[in-house]
Amino acid sequence: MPEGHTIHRLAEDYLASFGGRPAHVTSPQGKFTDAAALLDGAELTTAEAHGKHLFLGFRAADWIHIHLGLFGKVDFGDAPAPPPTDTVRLRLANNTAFVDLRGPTTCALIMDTEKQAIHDRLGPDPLRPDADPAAAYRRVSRSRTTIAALLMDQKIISGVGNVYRAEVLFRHGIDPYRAGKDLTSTEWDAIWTDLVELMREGVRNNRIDTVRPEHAPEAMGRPPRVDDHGGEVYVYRRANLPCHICGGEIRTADLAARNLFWCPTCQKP
DNA sequence: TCCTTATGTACAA
DNA sequence: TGTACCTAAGGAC
Repeated sequence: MPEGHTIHRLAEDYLASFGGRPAHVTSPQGKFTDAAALLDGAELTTAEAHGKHLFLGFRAADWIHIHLGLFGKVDFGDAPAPPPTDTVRLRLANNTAFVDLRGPTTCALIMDTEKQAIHDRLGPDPLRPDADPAAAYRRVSRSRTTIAALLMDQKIISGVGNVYRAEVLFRHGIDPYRAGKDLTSTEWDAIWTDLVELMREGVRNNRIDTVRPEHAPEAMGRPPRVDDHGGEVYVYRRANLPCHICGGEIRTADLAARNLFWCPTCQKP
């Protein structure tokens, strides 16, 4: 259940457990069997993320392209690997560790040119050093689409998902329904800078926390959040609960088939 | 045991 | 805009 921070963390974790050593590659589920056989015994040489896309590099120009979609999950464990369940699309195993991939939208063997085509259609990723926030702002500032929809558009900015979208708009007091063209470059720069910090922390902690220290549960005298998502947030999945800052009710609505959450008081039009 | 839900995307109409 | 796809957990019954 991934936004960009999850994928960048996975790239680090795959490399830490499997980098520089031959991997036993299998597809117990059977949907990746032929490619797994081609890669079996090869060395994982690099791992890289762009937005929500993960690339595992083998040999010179072979890549496993993984996209988790909404349901995909990756589980690491210590060797010896237990018998895989029948939903394991991809398993890597060596003498010390194994990792199972389940339920991805994409798991495909690709070459350099196909990988490049994916990079080319993705917008700048706040977690990548090569990212150019100005390129994203050029598109945002010309669009009549809402900023809430633009932040989810991977061609414009990659890696942001439904949680970071809701939270970063709250943190900057921006109404999610404002048109992109009405955002100033100052506002965009602030959003971008904030996303870089929030998502880096997300990679470190492997979860999304967005609540500033002064609004944290301890500081406000309220209990920590109990939610399977885990992190401390202002608005995501807090519909009808009181806003941590103004006490008003958090609202929710459908926007492009996703749940949007915001505080109408703190995020004025 | 069934139903709903979820941090996503692609494609058809 | 609607629908299909991939999986697992939690809640309702």
